[in-house]
Amino acid sequence: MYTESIEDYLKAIYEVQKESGKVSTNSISEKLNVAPASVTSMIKKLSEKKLITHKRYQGVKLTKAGLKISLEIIRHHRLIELYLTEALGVPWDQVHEEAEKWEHVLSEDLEDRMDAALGYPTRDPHGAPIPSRDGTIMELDSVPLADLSPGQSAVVDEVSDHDPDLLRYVGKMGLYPQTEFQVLSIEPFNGPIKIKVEGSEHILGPGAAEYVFVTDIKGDKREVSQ
Amino acid sequence: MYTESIEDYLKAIYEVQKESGKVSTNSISEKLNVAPASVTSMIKKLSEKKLITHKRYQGVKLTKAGLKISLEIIRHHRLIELYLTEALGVPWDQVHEEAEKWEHVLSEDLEDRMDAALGYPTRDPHGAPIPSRDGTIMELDSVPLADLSPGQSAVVDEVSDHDPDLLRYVGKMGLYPQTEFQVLSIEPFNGPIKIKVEGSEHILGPGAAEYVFVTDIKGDKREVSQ
DNA sequence: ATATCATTTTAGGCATATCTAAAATTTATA
DNA sequence: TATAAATTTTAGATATGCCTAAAATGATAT
Repeated sequence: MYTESIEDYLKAIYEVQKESGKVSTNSISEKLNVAPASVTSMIKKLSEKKLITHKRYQGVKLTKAGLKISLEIIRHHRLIELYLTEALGVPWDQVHEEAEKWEHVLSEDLEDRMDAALGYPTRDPHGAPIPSRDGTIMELDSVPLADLSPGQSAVVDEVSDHDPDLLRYVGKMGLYPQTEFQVLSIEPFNGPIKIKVEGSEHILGPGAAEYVFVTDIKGDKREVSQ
Repeated sequence: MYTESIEDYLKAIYEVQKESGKVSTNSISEKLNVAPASVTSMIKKLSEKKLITHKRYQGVKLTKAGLKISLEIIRHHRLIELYLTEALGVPWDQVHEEAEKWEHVLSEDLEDRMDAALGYPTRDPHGAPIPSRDGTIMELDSVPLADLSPGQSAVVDEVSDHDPDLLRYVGKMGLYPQTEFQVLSIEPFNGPIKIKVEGSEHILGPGAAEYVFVTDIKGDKREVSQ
């Protein structure tokens, strides 16, 4: 139906929108690793196809049609990721790359079969919600682990899949979705965070803690000691 | 590594070579549904990359390097076909189309995982041999069912996957690979062939019988009655 | 308010892979 | 063997999607 490139742009626009609200030419350029000028010309094409709206020098926004396609691709991506971990044991830091290519050529029939084989799941291996076939998606209200205070405990909701190294790092300490943990201490000046996961203690770099999103927070909120 | 288009050409060249010996510009053009002029320019490119050899106005031939890539893609294709039937129950007439797209983006790691999950298989759902990882392929010596004589029995070795309608037609009478059957009669002038498969009789059109390949032929060879 | 800086767009090119039409060459036929 | 037919190649064009460099526009700071 649409080219792989168009699908990638729509997906990128959705993701940038979710991460930072506004969708600028540059943000798309960075997300997709293409020159800003290339983004401008693709924006023109997507506008003509009524998949996005655009005002010169201001951002872009997905139309209803554009959002639908975007969520279809994200559904493919996340179903594939989950299928690969569940059915073929692919580690969670490798499934993104595989899905990135496969998502564009997955038939609706195969999508349905995978969905059924997995028992109609709602989350991918990183905890991200899988959009439904009809184009709706569950919004998460989780917050970065970095926002917690010492003494609080919480449950991992989602881990960003943008960097395989991060996933391996976080996976080593068992911080998978649905896992409960406790914050023991946070060093000042954005220092490392000491956490307890399933009985054992770990140190989490503050960079990583920005990309681990948590929910079900319990315990008092205190200020970080300065 | 190589473009999807290059992979498609190499695969097509391998298949034409196997089906008819000589590989002409036109035969590739027909196999891939592109204009002959397009084939000529791709032939130039493949020659420069030393994937084929070519003499103007005569055919082309895969080099060792070209053959290797070709067999890699065919291995992907056939492993995918088998995986889809075995693991997800995709009917044998639909797997070809799915594999045709997926084969180009399958990672080596996933290829290995599917191979292991399937128990290192040697045949795809249509009976075609799956090339090994190191680039060797089992050659079949089966003959078209159309060449049999009344009274003979044989075992289905392979069914061409080029036409989903053919696969459904042949599947309806149970003529899957490894299935034994008996030829009851053959009408003259390339007429229909009456066969017995697992106790029930079926009529097979001569067009279809060209694309069902059989082995283990038993019984006397007689001329077709005129 | 204006100069500077950042962002976005325009202009012009390039690579890939396709096409049609016409020319070159080979093969088949009268 | 000469001519017709089929095959293959060349020439030139098109669409997609990317690039760099330069111009236009918008945002920021003095």
